[in-house]
Amino acid sequence: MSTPTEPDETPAAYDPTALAAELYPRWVAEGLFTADPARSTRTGGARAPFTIVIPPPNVTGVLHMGHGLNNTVQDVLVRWRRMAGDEALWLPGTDHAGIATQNVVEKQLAREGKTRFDLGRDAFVKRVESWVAQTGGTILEQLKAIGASADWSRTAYTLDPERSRAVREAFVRLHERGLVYRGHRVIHWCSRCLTSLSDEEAEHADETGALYHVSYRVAGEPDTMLQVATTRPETMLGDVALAVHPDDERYRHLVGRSVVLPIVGVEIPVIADTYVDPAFGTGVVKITPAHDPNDFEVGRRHALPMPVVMSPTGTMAEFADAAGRVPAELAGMDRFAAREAIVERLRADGQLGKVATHQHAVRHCYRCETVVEPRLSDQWFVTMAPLAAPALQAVRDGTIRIVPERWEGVYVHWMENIRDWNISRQLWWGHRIPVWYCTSCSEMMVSRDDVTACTACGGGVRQDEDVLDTWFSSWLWPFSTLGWPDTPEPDLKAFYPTDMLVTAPEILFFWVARMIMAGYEFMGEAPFHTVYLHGTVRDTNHVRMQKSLGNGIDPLDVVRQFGADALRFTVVGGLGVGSDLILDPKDLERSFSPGRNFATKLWNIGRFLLTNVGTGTVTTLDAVAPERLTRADRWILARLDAAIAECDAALGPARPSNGGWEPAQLRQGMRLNEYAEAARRFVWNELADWYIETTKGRLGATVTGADADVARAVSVHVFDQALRLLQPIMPFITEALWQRLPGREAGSSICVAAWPTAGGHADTAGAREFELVREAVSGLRQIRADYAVPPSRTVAATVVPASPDARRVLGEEAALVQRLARCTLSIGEAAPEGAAAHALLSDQTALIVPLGGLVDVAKECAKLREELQQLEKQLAVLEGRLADEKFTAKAPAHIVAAERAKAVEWTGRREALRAKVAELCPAE
RNA sequence: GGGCGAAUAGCUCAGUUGGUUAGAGCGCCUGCCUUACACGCAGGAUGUCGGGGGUUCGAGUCCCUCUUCGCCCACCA
Repeated sequence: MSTPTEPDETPAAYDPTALAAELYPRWVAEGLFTADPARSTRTGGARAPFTIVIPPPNVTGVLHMGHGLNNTVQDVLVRWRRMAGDEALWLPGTDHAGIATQNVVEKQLAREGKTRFDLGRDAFVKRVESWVAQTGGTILEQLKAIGASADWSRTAYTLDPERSRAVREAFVRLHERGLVYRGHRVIHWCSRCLTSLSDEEAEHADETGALYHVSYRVAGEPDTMLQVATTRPETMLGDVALAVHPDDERYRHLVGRSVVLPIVGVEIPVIADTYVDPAFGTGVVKITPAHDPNDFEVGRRHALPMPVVMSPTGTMAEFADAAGRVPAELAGMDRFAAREAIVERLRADGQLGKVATHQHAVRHCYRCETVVEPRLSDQWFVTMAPLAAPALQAVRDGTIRIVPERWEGVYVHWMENIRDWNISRQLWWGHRIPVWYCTSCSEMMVSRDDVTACTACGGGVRQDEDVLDTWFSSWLWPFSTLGWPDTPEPDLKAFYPTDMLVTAPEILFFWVARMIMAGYEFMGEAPFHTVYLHGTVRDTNHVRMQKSLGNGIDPLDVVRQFGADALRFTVVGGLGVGSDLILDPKDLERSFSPGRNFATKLWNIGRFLLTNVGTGTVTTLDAVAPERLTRADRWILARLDAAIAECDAALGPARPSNGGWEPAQLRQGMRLNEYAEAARRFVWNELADWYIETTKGRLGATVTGADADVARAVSVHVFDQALRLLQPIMPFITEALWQRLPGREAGSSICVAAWPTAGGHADTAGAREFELVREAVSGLRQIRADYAVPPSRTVAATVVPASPDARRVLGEEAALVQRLARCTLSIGEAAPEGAAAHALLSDQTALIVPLGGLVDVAKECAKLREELQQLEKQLAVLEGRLADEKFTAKAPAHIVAAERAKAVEWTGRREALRAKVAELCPAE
């Protein structure tokens, strides 16, 4: 960070690893990522706050490509806003991930031949804590390797003391509002994780099962059987009734009678309930209230007993009301083995009817894939409908936008049909539910603070055994991380509401929707105004990348091989809004070549510029008299302004202009791939391919004089701005090069340099004139390539300009054209005798190159004839359209005018082509 | 079962409100180590925009329909 640049600092080979090792610690040490609440406009400061809270990864997790994508997107946005002058805060943290983390430690115990129950609750929790202490936070360190500019001074953890206070506060407040209740319900039970799951955690998967038809004998009528279809015969031990539709004529006479439950031998009633669909199966349903949510409702309506015939581990056993229902030979048998045994028994007893294969959706535990068992259980629930109302409204009225928009419909549908949230988990790892029960009286205490004695009778208390769903801490994340509920909390005032939330669509319901609800419930405001849902990382077979499938890509591998900048550019450049990111785990080189190639290119541009600009003082662009700018200077400055505009348009407004999104703004911005492409195109195809080539005669150690100073000023300015445009995507390489630019103040960093604004240096006339130079050079290069003229040979070319302006410009720029195209150029009035007129430039300036013996007349003629034929065809279409009154009458004037102009141009080109054919080619 | 989305060059994808002769990267072909860059330079080839209808002066873009994928939701035993 010294100035002027020392010669030995001239960058040599591109070594991304070394850059990162040097730069990242410096950024952190200088506090560039640390946000200051005092600077937020909300606390009287001068900067608009811009906040993103990280979707907290599992505390014991390791970085995968999905994280790489997710966090790159967030970092690009935050770095962009930081440069744009916002008080930018990217708040990092981790999630304690109840089931996932507990599972891992239980697996470790299993290898030691133990279960968590062998250790007991306290020892087990300590064990998990120590494992978290060992491995936890690794993932945050890994984020640093990809350049994440998070404010590490604010790192949060869902299970730390601050977040735990927030969790208790939220639970107690909901309880005070009457929105938390304890219910005896059939919930999804994972017999492997030994906990209940929310609806969202029990995922459907289509499976081929069997539909068993079982005959129940009507009591007192040995010959009358009722056939029932079931997919889970083992639950029949818990049957308490058969149900038919009240209007079903087939069975009306049996309602009120009893049937004998096979195997168990008890009599159960036949009841009528509209829940039954007479058209499905036999129209008779067995009712097992303790093991099916629908049956539970039927059981409640009919005041039926609810025997539980399965243990928490999924074996057959007698629980509440179930005495005598599980035969000794089935007791303790696994549910699926019991299914087989029961089917066999029924078959033996002649009570098994047909067995049909059956396609149905079976719910599985989202963590371990185990088939979940509906099971009657006591659980805590949150009443969601009142919370959903404002959250639904917010998306409908544009307070919150979801990008891409199509997810809004999904969100609305879920919110409209929202169900109560089962928040208790029968785990040990998590936030213990803040409810205490008196051991002597019936008092129940819900409290923010630990309770040690009964508030009613002074007796002893015991805390509820269950912990809260992990998402119960996650849904508070946007404000719990900012200090809620502790007051006064400057961060909360300065940075809440946050701005954007970047995540994958999979957790729209788990997390995003609930955060919105929590934001309104506890803060009275939406937690963010934009939800950006990016795609999923998949392999070339479009299979989701997963460690367990072996098709994953380790982002750190990519960083090691190609650098973080290459990873980031590839990811951002390849990511359409909402579309998936396809990468080939078997060919990292190819997958990441866009980023790798561009990073190398950028580095080499920097090497060239820095070497040739030299180490002396460079005047600022503002100090250069405009008339001293060459056409190339004017052109690149105009292109720079265009590139800035394109980048800004692609990134879009960072926040709604006033309160909510205007309809027109809803779909603006967040097109990171377009931003990346616009910046790349400018740097590579305009700056490197053209402008730098034009400076080669003007810059360098041996070149001095006023024009060299102009070239240096323009080069440094344009490269500086280009680096700034790319900083959010490629922070390391841009910083390394930017630091070496002449004139840098000590201690400055591109991370906090001003985001480019159009400089007003655009001179459209001069820029347009430079296009003539580009056309001439391109035309000449084409001729050279077509005739395979060796690079060593200088071609003699004649241009025939069509206008005085073109004549003037080409005359003045002849030296440049000659150098770029390796030719000697003369400007003529007409084609010289015997020349092969080859290229026709768009302004009808003809480019004529006498190639001597090199021209293959037959080949040239064939080519010209084909070109002419093509042009005539297109011209005919165009003329037909222009002759159509409907077109001229109905199409907008500017379209018609453009088409007419085109027709004139094409006609001219056709005439020129015809003339050329006539001149060059023998008659056919 | 309900809903949503996608289908554009060999591959991965752009293509904004319908309007010049549909683009990029990678790959491919030809020629180049032109002293910043072979992870490069110059030039080039490749598309009945999934099929079929329709609306329109004009459709990759809007409507209908079919086909094939993908995703989300769902208590039919």
